[in-house]
Parts: sequence; C-alpha cells; structure tokens
Amino acid sequence: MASNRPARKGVATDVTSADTKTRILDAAEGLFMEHGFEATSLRSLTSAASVNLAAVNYHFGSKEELFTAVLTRRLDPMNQERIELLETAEKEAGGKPVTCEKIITAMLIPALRLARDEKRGGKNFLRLLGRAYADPAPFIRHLLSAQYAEMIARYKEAFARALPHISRQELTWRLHFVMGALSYTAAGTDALRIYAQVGAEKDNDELLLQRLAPFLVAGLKAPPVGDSRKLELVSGD
Amino acid sequence: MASNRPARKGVATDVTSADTKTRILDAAEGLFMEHGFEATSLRSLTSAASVNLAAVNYHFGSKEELFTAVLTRRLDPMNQERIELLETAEKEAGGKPVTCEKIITAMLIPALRLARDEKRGGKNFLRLLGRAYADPAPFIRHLLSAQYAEMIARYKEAFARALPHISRQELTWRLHFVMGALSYTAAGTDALRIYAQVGAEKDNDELLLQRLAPFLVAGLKAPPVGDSRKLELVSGD
DNA sequence: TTAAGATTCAAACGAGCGTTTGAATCAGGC
DNA sequence: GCCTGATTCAAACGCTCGTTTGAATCTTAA
Repeated sequence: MASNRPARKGVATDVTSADTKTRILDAAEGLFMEHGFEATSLRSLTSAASVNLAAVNYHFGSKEELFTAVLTRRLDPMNQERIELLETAEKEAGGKPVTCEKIITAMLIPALRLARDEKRGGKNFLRLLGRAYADPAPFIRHLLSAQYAEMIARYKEAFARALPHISRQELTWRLHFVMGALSYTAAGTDALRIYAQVGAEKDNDELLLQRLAPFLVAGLKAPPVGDSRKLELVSGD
Repeated sequence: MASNRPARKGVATDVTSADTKTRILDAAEGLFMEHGFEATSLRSLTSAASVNLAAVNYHFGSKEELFTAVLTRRLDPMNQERIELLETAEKEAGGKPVTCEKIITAMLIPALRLARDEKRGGKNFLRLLGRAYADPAPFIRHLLSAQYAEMIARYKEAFARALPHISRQELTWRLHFVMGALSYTAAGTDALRIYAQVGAEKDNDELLLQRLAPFLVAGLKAPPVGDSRKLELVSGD
C-alpha cells in the first residue's frame, strides 16, 4: 500500500521545502540521533518536519520502518563505497596483499566523507549509527547485521591476507574491537568530552581519524598472545 | 520521603525473596539490559520483581532514580577496585612507571571479576553498562561521566608516565578508543556474533580479555603520526 | 497492648503514545 | 472539465505510560 514514490516528480521542488518523504527522513535523522528511537515521538518528529502526523504511516508504514529507512539511506551507499575502495586497493596491489594501513584507510574514508557531507546527514548520521549499534531492539540489530555482513566479510578476507600470522579467530575478535572503537568514536564524543579536555581540536574529524587509524593498525598487528601468558587475577602473584 | 532502608533488618530474610528494594534492583538490571531504559515499563518491571507497581516510586522516587541506583550499585565498587589495583601496581613499581600492560590489566580485571560474579549481576550488568554508554539521555550521560571521572583521570596519569613519548592530547584520544573498544565489547557481543562465527569460545570471558588486552596495549603504544603523513582521501594519489 | 511509623496495595489520574479513519485536497491524463 | 488515484489533513481510537493517592497492613518500640 502506497509503497511508490509520489506521483509528481520532475526536478527537486526546492531545497528548503523538499519531498514530504525526504523532510520526514531528515527530521527523523536528527531526532533519532538526539533522543534515540524509543524516546522520539512521531508527534514531535512530524512537527519538526512540518508534515501531518499521519504522513509517517502513510509513506513508511510504521515508526520502525521509518527508522530502517533512515539508516539504510546512508548506510547502504557508505558500505558500498567501502567495498569499492577496498577493491581499488586490491587491484593496485596486483595480487599482493594490501597493507593493513591501506585497508583501515579504505574503511575509514567513507565514514569521514559522510561526516563531512552535511547534505548526507554529516556527523548526525554517524552518531545515530553508533547509537544504533548499542540499541537492544531486535529489528535494529537484524538490520545492522544485514547491512554490514558483506562489508565485514570482505574486509576480514583482506586483513587475513595482510596479517597471515594472525589466526582467523583472533582476527574475528580484533575486527570486533576495531568496529567497537570506531562506532564508539563516531557515536558519542560528547559523552567523553566531559572528562577529556579536547576543545582545541573539536570538529576536526580528519585529525580524529588520523589518530584513530594508527591506533587500530597497531592493535591489529599486535603479536598474538601465547597460551603461556595468562591474565593474572591477583596483581601480586 | 522514605529515603531510609526498611525498618526491619536482621540477616537477609531469604535468598529467593530478598528485600523489596533488592528485588526491584535485580529485576531492573535484567530488564534494562534486555530492552533499554525507555522500552522497559515499570509495570513489567514490578511484575517481574513480584512487587507492587507503586513500590518503585516509593523506594526510589522515580524511574530515572531507579536506573541511577541500578548503575551505581555495581559501578561504584568496580571503579573503586580499579583505582585500588592501580595503586597497588604503582606501589610495587616503587617510583618507576607502571608498564602499559599492567595498567590495562588493572583496568580490565575488575570488569572480568564482575562478569564472573553472577551474584553481582554478571555479564548482564556489563552489557547494561555498555548500552548506557551509548544512551542519549542526559541524566545517564551525566551519571556516567561523574562515576568515571576519577578513575579515568588516575589512569590517564599512569599511562602518561608509562608512555612519555605520547602527547597528552594523543593520550586523551587513545584512552577514548580504549574505552570504546572495551564498552563495546562488554555491551553486545551478540550483536556481532551474527557475522562472527565464534561459537567455540562462547562465554569464555577470560580468553576474550586475553585477546582484548594485547590489542589495546599495542594501540596505546603505537608511534604517534607525524604531521607529514596525511590520510589520503583518494586512494590513488 | 498500643501508638506510630514504615511499607504494601488496588485503583485511578492525566498525559502521551503509535496507528487508523474518512473526508478534503491536489495533480495529471483523457 | 471531469475523473482517478495519490496525498494531506483533523480527529479520534485504544492502549500504555509514569506517577499519585489514601486506605489497609505490617513492624517495631515504648
């Protein structure tokens, strides 16, 4: 029911007064980011978008489907770009493994591009994405794992070739840690700004990624622990 | 109003039918973990705890104050233990800087101990904590930053001594990444289990921390990037 | 035993939620 | 110019939410 785009098309009517669907998506992106999924009401959302309350259910079906649309609108192209960048790097390497640094860079650059592009949601979307990663709602978790599955699989292959001395299981966990640090960094720097006096380089995303990339690369390259070394439960042993 | 403990005390009445306050806290810990703060209703919560609906407002004042109590009950002792472990390590080092590995270990062990202690919430609480880190609600963010402030400050000092070649600002960011990977790992391994076939070492938390610690240590020790190196926006430059 | 206070309880409050409805409005093809 | 389907709109539906209330019950101490 009403799954099609609006009948009238042509060029975009205007920048300020866009499509009803687009206005809803834009407002939802901001509000979901600011308050989370549950705490954002359709009334405040439609009011912010200057559309009728019923418009969300008419155009998207439900609040959950709207959230899904908000995420996929940006996530799909970003992960696609990540895959393409990796493939480009692999072609340039010509059969040889791509270096760890280049793989991480290929992973970070689409996020950086998105963060800079205010017309595609900018940092708002990345923060929303980071929060979504921690959201317990099943439909969000399923959505994310579906969206990320292919990209992660490709990158795991690339890392496996770049780091042949790291076992597959170890690599799985390290990729897990990488995604954690990345999504956490994207999600809520403000949560940590409180005890981290970093006002100086505020909003400088490129510098942030320049700090994140070496951290992640070093972690990925770390020598695997031998079975002999154990985490001591008592400090003085 | 009624801020005191119940009048009757003595030894704990029973294990299964504990204090009303405790029963509420235990049920809240599980439900907040499973569904998040907003999506958990006081009706389902009090029903799970087998107490009257009004008991939450009577004993805790409000839903937000209950959430605060749930978090502080575990978080306060855990961060206290972290500080104590660090101080022990510093005494053992006798003036010399504590090694990076030992600092990270001191940070991880209280979390591991808590994860193993089912009587203190176990993994449930760590997952709740990781989710709380990404929650946009202001009262949660203020609570967490207040709870973590001292611990983070102490650890930053220790790391600064262990890693004198890392600038203070760089260190701030790296600690940020560490907390990200840590809280993300604590929060939702299941979210990632979908594309990570790690069933073999399921529930083996010690092994998980044995993998996490070297990753974080290597990231912390990574050589700082020179200003010359820039993140290339286009792969082929 | 009794008085006082702490705790539990059933019931209700008002507000806000996501969704549905059916009529009004709009656009474009014949 | 009218007809058809897509879109907008105000209003309402049924439900659940967090919180409050005031009486009933229990516990403790004098």
